[in-house]
This record gives sequence, C-alpha cells and structure tokens, in this order.
Amino acid sequence: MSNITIKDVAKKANVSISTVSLVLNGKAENIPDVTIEKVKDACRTLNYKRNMNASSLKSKVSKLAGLIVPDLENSYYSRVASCISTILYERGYSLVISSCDNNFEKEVDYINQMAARQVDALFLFPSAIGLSDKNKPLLKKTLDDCGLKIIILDRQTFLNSYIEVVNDDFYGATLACQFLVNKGFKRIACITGPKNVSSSDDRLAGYLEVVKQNGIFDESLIYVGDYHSELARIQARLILQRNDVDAIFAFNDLSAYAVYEVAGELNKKVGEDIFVVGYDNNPFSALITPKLTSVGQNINEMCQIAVDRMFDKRNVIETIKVRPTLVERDE
Amino acid sequence: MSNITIKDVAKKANVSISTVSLVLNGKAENIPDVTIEKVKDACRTLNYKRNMNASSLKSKVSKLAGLIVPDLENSYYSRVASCISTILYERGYSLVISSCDNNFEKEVDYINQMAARQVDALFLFPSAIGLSDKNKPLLKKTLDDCGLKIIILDRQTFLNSYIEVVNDDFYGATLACQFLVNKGFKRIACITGPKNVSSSDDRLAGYLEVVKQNGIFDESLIYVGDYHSELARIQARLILQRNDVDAIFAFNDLSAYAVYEVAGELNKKVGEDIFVVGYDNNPFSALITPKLTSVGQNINEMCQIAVDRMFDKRNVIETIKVRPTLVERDE
DNA sequence: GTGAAAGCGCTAACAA
DNA sequence: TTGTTAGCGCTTTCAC
Repeated sequence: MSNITIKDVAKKANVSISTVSLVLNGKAENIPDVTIEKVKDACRTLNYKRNMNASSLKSKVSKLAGLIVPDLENSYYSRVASCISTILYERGYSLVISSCDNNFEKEVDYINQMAARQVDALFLFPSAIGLSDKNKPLLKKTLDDCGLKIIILDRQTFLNSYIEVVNDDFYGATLACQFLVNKGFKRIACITGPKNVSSSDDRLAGYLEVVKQNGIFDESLIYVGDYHSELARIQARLILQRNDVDAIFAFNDLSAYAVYEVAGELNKKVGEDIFVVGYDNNPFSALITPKLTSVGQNINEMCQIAVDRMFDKRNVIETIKVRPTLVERDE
Repeated sequence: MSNITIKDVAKKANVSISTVSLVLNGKAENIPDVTIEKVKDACRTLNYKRNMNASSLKSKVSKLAGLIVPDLENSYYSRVASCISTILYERGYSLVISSCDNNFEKEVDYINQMAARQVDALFLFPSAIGLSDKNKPLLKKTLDDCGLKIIILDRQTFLNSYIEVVNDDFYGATLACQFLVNKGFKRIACITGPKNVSSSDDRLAGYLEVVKQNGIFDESLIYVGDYHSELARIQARLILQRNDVDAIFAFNDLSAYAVYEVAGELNKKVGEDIFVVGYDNNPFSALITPKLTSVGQNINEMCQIAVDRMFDKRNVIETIKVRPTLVERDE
C-alpha cells in the first residue's frame, strides 16, 4: 500500500487539496488547464494511487457492484459474470463476484457481505434452494434488510419488491417446439427439468401450448428430468427404446447431450433416427456432431437491461422478460 | 444504505464505541459475556450493518482480494475463480473478479483499479498479450508500482519478482505421451498450441522427451496448432489422411474435439482407428463419446497454494510448479 | 473492562 | 478559481 495521499499531491503541485480532488473526479470545469496539468504531473511523479475506500466512505458511492450466482463454474453464469463485468467496466465500476454453490446459508451471507462492502447495486441470480418455500421468507427478509439496490436476474421470484430481469422460458419453449413441428415431426417427446422449478414449468407450458395447438399432444411423451446427465440418460433410453418418437425437446443442453450418448449406444443416429433440440445454447453445442440446435438466452441483452436498471434513478419495480432466440445448427 | 453506525449500537447497548468495535472484531477476550451479548443484541435489533470501507480505511486491511483473468468465459478460468472464491470465503474474504478479455490496456487498468480498491492481495493470470516482449516491461512496471501483494498464476513470467504458482506443462505432456506409448502406439502425432507460448512450448518439450526416449520421434508428426478449433480441424484432417498415425496428443481439449469431428467426417472411429489424448480436462470431455482422456491441471491444488501464499507473511519470492494429473477415460 | 479521542484519505460545503 | 474545514464510520492507543 502506498501512503501517498491527495495531500502529498497537493503539496507537490502547489495547489489545495480540494483542487486535487476536483481534478481527480473530473469535476474540474472551473479549473485552468495549467493547474490540471500540474496536478496530473504530480500524481504521475509521486505514483499516486487513489484510495477508493476513503472516497466511498465520504461520498457514499463505491463504484462497486456485487454479483451473486448459484454456481460460477456453470458456463451460463460465467458468461453472465463476464458480460456484466464488461459493461460495468465502461462505467468505471468493479464487480465483486460470489458463487454461493447452491448453498442457501452462503447466499444469505454473501448478500450481507455485499451490504457491508457498500456495493452500489447487487445483481442476484437467486438459487433454486433460496426460492424454495422454506427459504424464501428469509431470503426476502435479508434482501429487504440489506438496504441495497437489488436487481434479480434469471428467475422470477414473485417477491414483487425488486426489479427483475428474467428469461421468457415459455416463449423459448414455443420457439423450440414450433421449430420441430415445422420440420414435420409429430411425435415430439420432452425431457423436462425438475418439477416446481419455474424455468422448467414455464418451458413445459410452452411445449404443451405448441403440441396441443397442433393436435399432437400425448402425455406419455413427457419425461421428467432434473437438468442433470444421469436422469437424462435414463429418460433418453426409455424414449429411444419406444421407437415411436421422432424428436426430443430437451429442456437443457446437458440433457440433450445425454440423448446423443444413449443414441450412440443404441446405434441410432442423432439427426437421422432422432432429432434433438436443446435449451441454453451451451458453447459445447457447437462442438458436438451433429451440432445441436438450441434455444439461447440473450445474455448480452439481459445484462445490458440489468445494468441500465442499476443506473436508472426512477427505480421502477417491475419484471422485464427477455426473449430468447433459437440458434439453429447442423440438424 | 443503512445509516446505523457502531455509535448507535453503543448507545443502544449502553456501552462505549470501542467495546462494540472489540466485540465486532472478535477481540473481546477481556469483555464479560453479558456485555458481548448486549452488543450482539443491539446489532440485531437495530439491524446494524458493518461498513467495511470505514473499517478498511482505518485498519489497512480490506478483507478483499482481487483476481484478474484473461477470459472469464473460458471454463478453466471460471473454475479457478470459483475455487479461489470458495477458499477465501472460509477466511471471510471477498473477491473482486475482472476479466481483461485478452486486452492488455484493460489488464493494466484493472491492476491499478485493484490497487485503488486496496485489495489485500492480487491474483493475476497474466494474458499472453501482456507477456509479449512488447508489453512485458509495462506489465512489470504496473505490477511494481501498484504496491500490492501479487501472486502470479498459471504461466511462468520470468519476472523474478513475484510469487508464481504455475502448471508443470512439461510434466503433463510426458504423462499424456507416456500413456500413449504404454498403450503400444508408435506413430504419435501432436497438435500443438501457438509457438512462443510457454504452455505449448513446454508441452512440446515433454512430448519430444518421451518420443525421443522411446525411439519413435518423427518430426513430420508435429502439427502446429493455435489452441483453436479451425486450425486444429485442418491439422487433424492432414493427420488422419496420412493413414499412418496411431494416436494424437492434442495440446488442448478443444483441438482434440476437432479430431473427433474430422474423424467423423472421414468415417474413422476415435478409440478404434485413432486414439486421442487432450490437455485441460475440460468438463465437456466427460460428455463426448468416447470420453476423452485428458491431462487435468490440479486447479484446487493450485488455488490452495496460491491462497496459502497470500497469507504467508514470509513472502518468499519463488515459482511453485503444480503437477497435473492424467484423467483416464473411455478410450 | 471500558471510554475518550485522534485520525485513516477523501469529499464537498462554504469562504475568500 | 482556489483554500479551509468538518466529518464519513471505524480502529486503536492510552487513560481511567
């Protein structure tokens, strides 16, 4: 830690402390260019480093935002983290990122930590466990008490107290399903996510909407998954062994990969014997053969909206739905 | 922002400010339990939130660490970020994570920003561009001037001024190559990374060591890649069309995936007609068929060592090499 | 064991 | 236009 302060700079440049502060904060409209230069020179020669803690203590603006995600190792969240960080960088903000690892205690802890750090806004991707009936009240209390500007992302919480920027999962599912219908498939199975998780419930609603509208609904074609590989493999095997299914709408890409795997074992060819569409647009989907068509959340758009809301002084409490896009690939 | 301060807590609990501070910092050895309880109660009822900025301004300890990576979207770095964050959480530290997106200006900027934030330590994964002959001097100057405790990760910088925790790429390559030799392969090609990037150079040295020692060296089996898919596909095609190659050591998993892809196009079967080993142990390698055997950097070990060094007051400047492991899979 | 008080580095209102 | 000054909320000696 350097101990060169604004005071040293002022002395070196032969100006007052407040002049230095003004220059440093770009509020130097009324200060002659020569003075500005003198100050900047002094900063450079002294190798002055600004102390944001002191500045934020006084000004109540930390130029720091917080991001809490359920699992940073998940590529979806790391893409989001990267995206928010990039957008904030343009505005001179840094980002504290915490991954609660789907642990509710940690989630609450991190929210409080963010408050202690005086972040100017907190972007929260609520974990599924935090949104469970059991934990939701404490989550709400923590959020209310922390006094931060909260922007909820990804999942609709129905807490009705915060700005929410969520994915339109219903719409995304209709996109995927309609795509399959347009290809002429009539026997379209799906591998869902866990029950009572809103993303999966919404995707299922979208699926039902399309199959029913097209008169090809068959309840036995709905296979409940949990977004993980093991169960998806089991369900994929059951589906493929039926021999009466044309296409599968997997509610996430990981489940779609399981279909690829099981198809290989059963000597079926994805893209010929069975057609698959995924959800999430995981980067790997472009690497497998055949490349997987997948519904892609518009991460950039979501993050951009979220950051815009962070700086929006009006602070309107509302839920904004971001529509995903179907990324068509090989098949 | 709540405006309840330590002062309010003191008043509420009928004790002095310093008593509250002592309790809050766990330095309350000489304070009776009743008093401690009174303070804690007051904090709870007032919903007091500690202001870390003020605390760190005074105490010179921010309980904040910084991490700068070249690209957070890359799963390797997001795994690292998650790992360091988890380890630091145990010690009550938060982590500011910045992704410089392989942009050197941003990298320098972020280093200075971390200094301004008074982080207690900075973990830096230097970008390739930052380590180029052109930029290295400025990188060093920035690092020296920032006055932070620096811990370089991943790549050896040869700056000789900082603690470095790097991957032993030479060793990892010998592991991969020896594995192929043990399987009885004699015609082992490789797809390297970019020239003059130390990780690739070291892996090549490891490859050469093993093939030469086993008398199966053939210069024409070395195919220069760049860690990206496009070039890897071109090289993979050339290799497979030779029809005299048993096995391929791809210097990263992405290049290995390209071999899978091209093999499919040429109607060759990975695991039968051609054997592949990768490097990086990308999570996706467990999902493709056949599952890819890959050299895995020991991320946990690397991060643990790095964090240990952060708290090591002796501050010995040295380079620690972390040995990777071969993760054997399907083939 | 507890309290008073100085001051960390900075900002901003006010004065000159 | 520039300088003086009073804190921001907290830690930490040093008295009591």
